[in-house]
Amino acid sequence: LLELGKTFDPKSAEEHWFQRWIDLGYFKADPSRLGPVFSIVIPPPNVTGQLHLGHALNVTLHDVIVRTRRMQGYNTLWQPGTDHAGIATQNVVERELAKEGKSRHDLGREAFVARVWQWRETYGGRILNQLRRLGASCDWSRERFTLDPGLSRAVTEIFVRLYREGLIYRALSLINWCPRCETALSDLEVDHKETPGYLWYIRYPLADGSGAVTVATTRPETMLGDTAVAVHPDDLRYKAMLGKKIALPLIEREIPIIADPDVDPAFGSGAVKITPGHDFNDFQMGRRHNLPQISVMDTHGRMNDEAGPYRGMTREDCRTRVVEDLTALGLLEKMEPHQHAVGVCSRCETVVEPTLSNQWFVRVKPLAEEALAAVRDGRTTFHPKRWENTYFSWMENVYDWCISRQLWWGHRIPAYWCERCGEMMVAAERPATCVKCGGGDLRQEEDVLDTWFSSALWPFSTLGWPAETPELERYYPTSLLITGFDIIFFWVARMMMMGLKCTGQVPFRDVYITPLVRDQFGKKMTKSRGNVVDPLQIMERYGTDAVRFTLAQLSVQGRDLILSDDRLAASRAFANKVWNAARFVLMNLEGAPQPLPAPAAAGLGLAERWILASLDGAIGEVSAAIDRYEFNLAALRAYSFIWHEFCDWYIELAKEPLKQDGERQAAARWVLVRCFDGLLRLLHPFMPFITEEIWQTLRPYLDEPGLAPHLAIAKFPVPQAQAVLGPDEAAAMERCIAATEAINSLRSLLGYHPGQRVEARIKFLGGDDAVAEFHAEFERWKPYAATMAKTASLGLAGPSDNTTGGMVTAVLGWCEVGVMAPEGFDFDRARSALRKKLDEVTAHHRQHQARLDNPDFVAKAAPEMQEQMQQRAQELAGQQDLLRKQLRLLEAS
RNA sequence: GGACGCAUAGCUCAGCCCGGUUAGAGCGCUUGCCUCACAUGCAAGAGGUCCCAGGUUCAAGUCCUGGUGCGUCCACCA
Repeated sequence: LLELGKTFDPKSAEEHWFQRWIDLGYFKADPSRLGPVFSIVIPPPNVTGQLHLGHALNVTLHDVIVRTRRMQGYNTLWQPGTDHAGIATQNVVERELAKEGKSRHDLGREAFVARVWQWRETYGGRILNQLRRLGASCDWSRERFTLDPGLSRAVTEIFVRLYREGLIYRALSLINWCPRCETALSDLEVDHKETPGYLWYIRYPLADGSGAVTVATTRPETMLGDTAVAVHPDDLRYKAMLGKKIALPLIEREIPIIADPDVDPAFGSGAVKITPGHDFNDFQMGRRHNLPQISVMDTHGRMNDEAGPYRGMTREDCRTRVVEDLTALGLLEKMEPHQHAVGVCSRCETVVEPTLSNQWFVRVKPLAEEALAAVRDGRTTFHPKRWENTYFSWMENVYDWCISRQLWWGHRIPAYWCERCGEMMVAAERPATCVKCGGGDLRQEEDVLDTWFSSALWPFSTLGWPAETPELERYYPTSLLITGFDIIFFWVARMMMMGLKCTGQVPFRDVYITPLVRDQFGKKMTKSRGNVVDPLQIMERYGTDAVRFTLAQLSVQGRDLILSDDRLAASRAFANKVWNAARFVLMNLEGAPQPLPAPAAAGLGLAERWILASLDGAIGEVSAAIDRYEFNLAALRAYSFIWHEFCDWYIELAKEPLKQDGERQAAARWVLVRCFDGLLRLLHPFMPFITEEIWQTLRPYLDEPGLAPHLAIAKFPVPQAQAVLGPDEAAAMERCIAATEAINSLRSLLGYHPGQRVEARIKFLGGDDAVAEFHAEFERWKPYAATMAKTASLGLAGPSDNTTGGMVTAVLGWCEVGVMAPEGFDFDRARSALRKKLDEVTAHHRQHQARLDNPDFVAKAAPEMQEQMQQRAQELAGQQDLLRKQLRLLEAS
C-alpha cells in the first residue's frame, strides 16, 4: 500500500516526476498519430536568458493548455528551443573577453564566433533547464536553436526568395545606428526617452551679406552637415530670401534656402536647418529637393573629415565646441530649455545616431497587407481581442525593415561580391564563380541578419520548412501562440507576414496575449528598479505547483498581474489542503479491494449523488474556461470545488458511512476515489507534481479500461452525460446547506463551544400542501445537517408549534431555524442580532415594494420579472413579520 | 501629438460582453476552537456612496457621454 507522508515535499516530487515523464517519452509528439492536433511553439527565450516571472507566467499558461489538450487526447506538440539573440549574446561574450583584456577584433571573426558557440554550449541550456523546473511539458527531444543548420537553411532560403521577388533590397539609406554596438538597428530597437535639452537659435548669415536667417535646432553639432535651410513657402518673413544662399558658419560652405510645406512656421524661428545625413525628417526633405547628404560622423559617433576642424571629437564634445564657437562669433542668438524624445539603443541605452549607410531592407508593405487581412477575416484571432487594434495600427503604418546588422553572431547574409568585377550575387549556396565575369574570387557579405528575421520563421522553420516534413504537414499552422504584448510588433506581426509569405497559411490560429507581471506595488519589474523577483526563489519557498497555480489564477485577460506573497501562500495552503484530503481518502481505503467495485446506483445516497454532480459541474466549467483561455476562472473554479464542495462538505459527510461496514462504506469509498480522481485530473494541468504524486497512490483503486500508468497522460475528465442528481435533490441539498449554516451561525451567536452538541429545530414555512413533501425531504438530509451543525437533536416544528420556547431563531426564506439557548445566556445579544437582521430585511423589502408601486414598472417590465419581484417582496414581508414577532417574544422573556 | 487600459471591501482581484436575487473570492482583521485529513486548519463575524458628474432605461456596479486619477504603448517636427 502506497502511503503519503504527513506533508508534501515539493522538491523531491518535482525532480522525480519530471524525470519519469521524460524517460517515458510522454511529451513526445508523433506526427503519424491520428486524431485532432494541438500544436504550439514556445517563444524561444534568448540563450543568454535567465528565468524571470514573465517566462514563468508564459510557460505556466503554455503548460496548462498543453497538458489539458494532451490529456484530452489531442496529438500534441509543444515545440521548445532558444533564440541566438544576436546583439545580446555577442555583448555577453564581448564582456567576457573584455575581462581578459581582449576585444572581438583581437580574435577575428572566425575565432570569435567559435568562442560564442563555446559559450552557448556551456551556458545556453540554462534557461531551458529553468523552464523544465517549472514542469514545462515540451517535446524536449525536438529542441531547436535559431542558428541550427536546419533553421539557418530556412533563413537563407527565404532571404534568397524575397530578394529575387524584390522584397529584399540593399540600399544606401538613413538608418538608426548605435555607435556603441556599432551596428544598424531597426526602428523597433530604438526606444524614445524624454530628455531635457535646449533649443539653440543660430544665426546663419546670407552669402551676399544682405542679412541672416535664424534657425532653431536641438542638435547644433549637426550643422556641420547642413545642406540647406528650409522655410514654409507662404512664410512672408522669408519669402524674399528664397533662392538665396547661406554661408554656413564654422565650415565654409554655401547652402540654399528652400521652401517646403512641411516646415512649421510657428515652431522656433520658422526656419529649419536641413541635415539629410543625420535626421530622418531632413533626409526625406533632402530627397524631395535633391540635396546632397553629408555624413559628419564615423561609426563610433566621432566627427569625421567632413567636420573639418572638429574632426576626431565625440558628438558631445563637438556640440559644446560648436556652441562656444558660435557664441564667440556672435551667431548664437539664444537658447531655450526644450524637452524632447531622444532615440536610444534598446540594448545599451546609447543615443542612436541617424546615419547614412548601406544596409539590407525588407519591403514590408506588401507582406503586411496579407497579414492584416488574415486577422481582419479571422484566420487568426487575438485574445483579448483589443490587441488586434495594436497589431492593426502598427501594420498599417510600417516602414521598410532594416534587417542587416554589423555583428558577427548571427545568420550571415547570403550575398557575394566578385572581387574582380564587383558584381553582387545573392544565392543559397556560395557560387563557385562570378556569374558575370567568371572570376573565382568571391567575398561574402560581412553583415548578419536581425535576430528577429529568424524568429519570424520559428513556427515553421522548427518543423523542417522548406522541406515538406510530416511535422510541417501535421502541426502547421499551429493552434495557438502565447506571448506578451511587448513583442506583438517584433515577433507576432513578423511571424504573420513570413508565415503567410512562406507557407500561404497563418502561423497560428489564436494569439493569447499574457498580462504583464508587476511587483506588489504595481510597478513593472525591471533590472534598474531592482524589483525583479526570481521565480526560482519563490519556487523554492512555495513549491512549483503553488507558483504555477498562483500565476494561472491571476491571469486575467486584459489586466496586469500583481504577484504577492499572500497569494502564493494561499496557493501553498491549497496544495496542502489537497494533500491532506488525499491522506484522508487513503487512510479510509485500508483493506479496500483494488480496484474498487462500482456500487449500484441505488446504493448512492443524496450526498454521494450531489458531490458527483458537483464534480461534473466543475469539470464542465473548468474545461470551458480553459477553452476560452480564461485561466483565472478555470483555476478558481477548480479551487472552490475542491475546497468548498469536496473537502468542506463531502469529506465530512463521508465520515459516518466510512465507519460502517458494508454497502454504505463501499459506496462512500468509491465516491471519494472517483471524485478525487476527477479533481486530480482537473487540477493536473495547473499543479502537475502534487497531483501525479497523489494519483499514483490512488491509481490501484481505479477501475478504468486502459487506465494510463501516469496522470500526465491520463484522460482529462468529461462530465457524465446522464444527470445523477434530479433538480429536486439539488434543491434539497441547497436547503440542507442553508439550514446548516443558519444553525452554525446561531451556535456562534449563542456562544457554544465548537464541539458542543445543541438542540435545534426547523419549522417549514411553505404552504400546508407542501409540508408532507418537505418532511420526506428533510428525513433525507437531516443526518447531514445534524453532522455538520453538531446537533444533539434536530427536529421539525409543526405549523402551529412555537419554535421560540427558550430558543433563538433565524429566518430563511423557506423556514425558521431555532437553536436552544444555553443557560444564563444574555438575550441582549440575540436581540441586537435580530434587530440588525430586521433592519436589513426591511430595507430590502422597501426597495422591492417601491419598485412594485412604480406604475412604469408595472406597465413596462417583463411579466416574469414582475412576478419574480412580487414573490420576493412577499417573502421579505413574511420574514419581516416573523422577525418582529420573535423580537417581541424575546423582549417579553 | 495620437491611441489604449484600469478605477468594486484595508490589500490583491472576480462580476460588466448579454442591465433585474440582499455585489462575491483570497489574504488581512475580530471572536471562539489543537473537533480523530489538514492550525498551511475549522466555525462565526465585521468591513463596500461599486472614482466623480451627466445621460439612456420601468430598472445601471453593469450600457452611453464627459471629467478626474493611475498605468501603458505608439510618434522622424527641428
